[in-house]
Amino acid sequence: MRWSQTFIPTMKEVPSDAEVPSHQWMLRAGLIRQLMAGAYTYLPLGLRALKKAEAIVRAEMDAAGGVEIFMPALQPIDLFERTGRKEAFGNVLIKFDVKRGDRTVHLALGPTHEEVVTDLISKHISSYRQLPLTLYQIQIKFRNEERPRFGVLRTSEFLMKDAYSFHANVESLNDTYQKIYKAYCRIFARCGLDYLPVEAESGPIGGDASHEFMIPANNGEDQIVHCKKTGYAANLERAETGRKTPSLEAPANAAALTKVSTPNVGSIDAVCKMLKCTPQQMVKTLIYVADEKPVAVLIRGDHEANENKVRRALNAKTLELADTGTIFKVTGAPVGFAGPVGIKCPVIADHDVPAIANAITGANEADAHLTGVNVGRDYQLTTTFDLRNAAAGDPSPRGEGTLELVHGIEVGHVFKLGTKYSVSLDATFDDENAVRQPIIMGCYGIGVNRIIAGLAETKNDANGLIWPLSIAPYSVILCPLGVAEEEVTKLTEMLYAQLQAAGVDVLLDDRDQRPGVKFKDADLIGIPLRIVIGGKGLKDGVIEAKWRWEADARKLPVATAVSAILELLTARKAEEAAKVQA
RNA sequence: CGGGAUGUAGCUCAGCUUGGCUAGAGCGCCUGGUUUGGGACCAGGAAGUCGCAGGUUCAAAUCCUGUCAUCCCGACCA
Repeated sequence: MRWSQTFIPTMKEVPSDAEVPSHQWMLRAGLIRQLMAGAYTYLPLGLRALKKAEAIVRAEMDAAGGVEIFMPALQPIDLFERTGRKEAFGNVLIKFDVKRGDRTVHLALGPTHEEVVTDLISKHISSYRQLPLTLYQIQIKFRNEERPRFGVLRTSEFLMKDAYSFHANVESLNDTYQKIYKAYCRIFARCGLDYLPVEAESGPIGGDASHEFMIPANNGEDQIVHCKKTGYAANLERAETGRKTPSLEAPANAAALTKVSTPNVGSIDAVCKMLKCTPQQMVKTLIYVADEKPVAVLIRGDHEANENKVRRALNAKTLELADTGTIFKVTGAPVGFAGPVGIKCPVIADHDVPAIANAITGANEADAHLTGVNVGRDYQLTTTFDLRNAAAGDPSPRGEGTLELVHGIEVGHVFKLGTKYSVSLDATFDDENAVRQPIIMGCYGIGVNRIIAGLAETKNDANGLIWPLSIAPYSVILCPLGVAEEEVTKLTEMLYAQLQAAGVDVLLDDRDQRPGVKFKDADLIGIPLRIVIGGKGLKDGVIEAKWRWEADARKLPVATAVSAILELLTARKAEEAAKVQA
């Protein structure tokens, strides 16, 4: 492609409403333009990169046994009512009515396709002999994001590869899950991403295992807990800590239990201010209702309760914060004055709570707190649990090493769904004994736009983007210096034709621009291999080849330039491929 | 949905506090010339409903009210 004949609007300055690097670079390099919040046009360079990512995803999904289909973005709302997800999605689901004759049809734009694919399968799979089956598609998804942000990292419509697997038994599901997990590793490695698979919370939709594929990046929306020593990685909701139950005896030098008046001071911050203490000295007493029974959960004042952990510790199906009536019933006080001493419900505590000597808690009495509260004397615990979000510095659950917190961009998710959708949409099969069973499902998503944005976010330098060869919109950029000189033009055209004939994606910067402009733009758009054809080199019979990530160019004799360029590309491809595990 | 910020030329921004000439600059763009190995220089030129609507005023980019849009923090995110 000739630069003058395509559309690459590069920008010298940073657009004022782009904050994160990926957004800034993608705009400046002419990959995308914004239409409105959360909706972007892909320009030629951006689209080419996106298509390359899409091709890698497709190739690896095919290799993993997936079969590609294409489902409608337009979906009947009825399907979401049957699975209860009209409610669950709420405002995120884009719904609208259309008139057809005298009828009104209720539609939604697909935020994902579990319903559609399960409906499809329910009509055509009836025997275990037809299973397993893995279907996938690459489709635009629509979600009414409450707050689109970070350029193309969080948008209201996005390109997603979503796959769904169908099984007669859990072993088969596990087998496919592993295959796709490995395919994902290959996909992200081939795309040149530094990725991290992390254990993820399977959430209330059911299922027993889930991994997210994250790109560590400062601007990532997700928090990942990672232990470099043991390799443990999990998202914040899921991450366990290696903390253990401490001594549950009162310390020897325990201070006296004292009631202090704290009128209208119900929050941790306010109490700290009034009593001149730190949140670390306080015990937060949260009243939950677990399976309809009240329970008090003790957490150190500066920590956050993790409701999934609380629910698991209690072995409860449902868990929600108690209403004020329940709180008054068990504490005898309004919200903000609960404490473990004398409370009228079961109490569970996080590991860090008993270690607080002379703690400060609510007094279970309006406008009063207790100081000098100590476990074993003022309240009793038989054990403690991991009930809070992991924090940097916690011991790893794998027995050695220390946890650190990093931010990440979620690019992929694999998930064992179980039978949630097959049950609600009646997708069943006959097993070997002619017994009807719900089909067991898995689902697997990849945000294709996020592959591109993730690369833009993490692979750049002060001058612009640095694409891996596998995703780069063009592999080679030809920069003739002095397009008016016949010798330069002739050689350039020859290289252009021969490289194209050899199947190389070549961009020819045929603009009549000064060298500085061409170099700056070439760096900005991040094409891996830059070939400079200029009078300086031609005098010595050479052209110059420079990788985007290298400082210095190598000289190639004109006579063998084409084969030398092809060799460079081949060698680089092999280098990139070596990073992908078989 | 709560909190904060911004809207002036294609891009980045000044002007607004304290209303007052024809609304400015840099980059980009067009014309001509000189240049040509890391975003050149000279001369000339085109380009703006000052987000939109209403109000105050002799007079509004500037003050007031409303509204729309975008960005950031938080809540939310199968």
